[in-house]
Amino acid sequence: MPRVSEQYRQARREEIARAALRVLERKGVRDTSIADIVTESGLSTGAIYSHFTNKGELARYIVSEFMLPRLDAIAAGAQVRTPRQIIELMLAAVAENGISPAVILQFWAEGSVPGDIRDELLRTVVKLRAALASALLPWAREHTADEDQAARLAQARTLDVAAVAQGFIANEAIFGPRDPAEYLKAVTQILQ
Amino acid sequence: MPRVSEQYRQARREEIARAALRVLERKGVRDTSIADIVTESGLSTGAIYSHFTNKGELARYIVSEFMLPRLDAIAAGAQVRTPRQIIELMLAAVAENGISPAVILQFWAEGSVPGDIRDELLRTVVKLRAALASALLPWAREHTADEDQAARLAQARTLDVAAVAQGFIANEAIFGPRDPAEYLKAVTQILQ
DNA sequence: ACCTGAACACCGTTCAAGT
DNA sequence: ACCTGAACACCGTTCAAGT
Repeated sequence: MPRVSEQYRQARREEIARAALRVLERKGVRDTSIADIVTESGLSTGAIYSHFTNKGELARYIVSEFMLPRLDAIAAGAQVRTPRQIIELMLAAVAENGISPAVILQFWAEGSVPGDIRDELLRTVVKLRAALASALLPWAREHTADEDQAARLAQARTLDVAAVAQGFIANEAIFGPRDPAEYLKAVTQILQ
Repeated sequence: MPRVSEQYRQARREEIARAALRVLERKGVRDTSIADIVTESGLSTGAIYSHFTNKGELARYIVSEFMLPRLDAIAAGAQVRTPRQIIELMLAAVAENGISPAVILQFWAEGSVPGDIRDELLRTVVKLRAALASALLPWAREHTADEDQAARLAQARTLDVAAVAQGFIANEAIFGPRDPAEYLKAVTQILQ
């Protein structure tokens, strides 16, 4: 039985994860050691291992808690928003969540090889797509005959919204910061 | 002085790199050890270290030799091609070069943190942008007043061509294979 | 010069002992 | 129960010795 409250445990886990994120921003996923996180957090090796079973579980926690941008602005309301407007809101959410494109890209890379991190990333991605699909639904209803078709259209378009956001993040990670509005304008023109 | 020919050394380096790539496709960058490459190549640890100073140099060699898609089809000729057509050719080149989107994404991740791999990736990217810029030039000339403006427009658009290709690759790495034509059509529609 | 493979250093993980 | 930190296992790298 836990001697400390669940709230204490949660706070401790988040404290460790935030220390880890600070190191990740400085050194990258590959070069961040448990020793670095020990130093940054001020705790001991054993303390970290008493809150996360291993480095992978800490990574999964970071994915589940910090890699999904705040989607409140997207999810809220039943107003009709075009896919383009949803993309704009999503890029704004990415910019606001405080994690650099470089670290996001590194977690995608971890998630592109089979394993626990990939499983966690896919779970996170399912949540993201669900949020996007419900945001796209009012628009989809205006372009389809019945509710079933609308749901399918909205779900299909979430992949494309994600692709445009992924292009922006990968582009920023390699080539440096870029204005989201300028990016969208340039990519729209180029695809004509 | 080398006892064997430069040609032999080159062949040996490529042999090692191709063995490494086979392991990378199976296990990913993070989980590929020198021991794996030793087994896959049939050589010894020392043999690999006599051709590459360390794991990082092997990674840099792979980036410089295998990460740039064959751009012959793009570079050849002086015909006018729209950015859209260049993107189509580039996605075809990516599909043909035999390296999975997952492994490409993992090398981008390595290259998004400061270090030797990033330097090598940026050098490769400079070559890619030069090839794209020259391919875009005929089109750019038709949209500008003088040669100087045309060169600047072509160079600027290379970033956008890259972003669309990056979106495709990152999308495939996370969500699975996708038809390039369908992707371009969907993304074009969604951005209207 | 190219290659072998044992030895070394470092990092993730475990675990006996402390509070 | 939570935490400490030394001990262990594994992987990248080195290097003395072989051809």
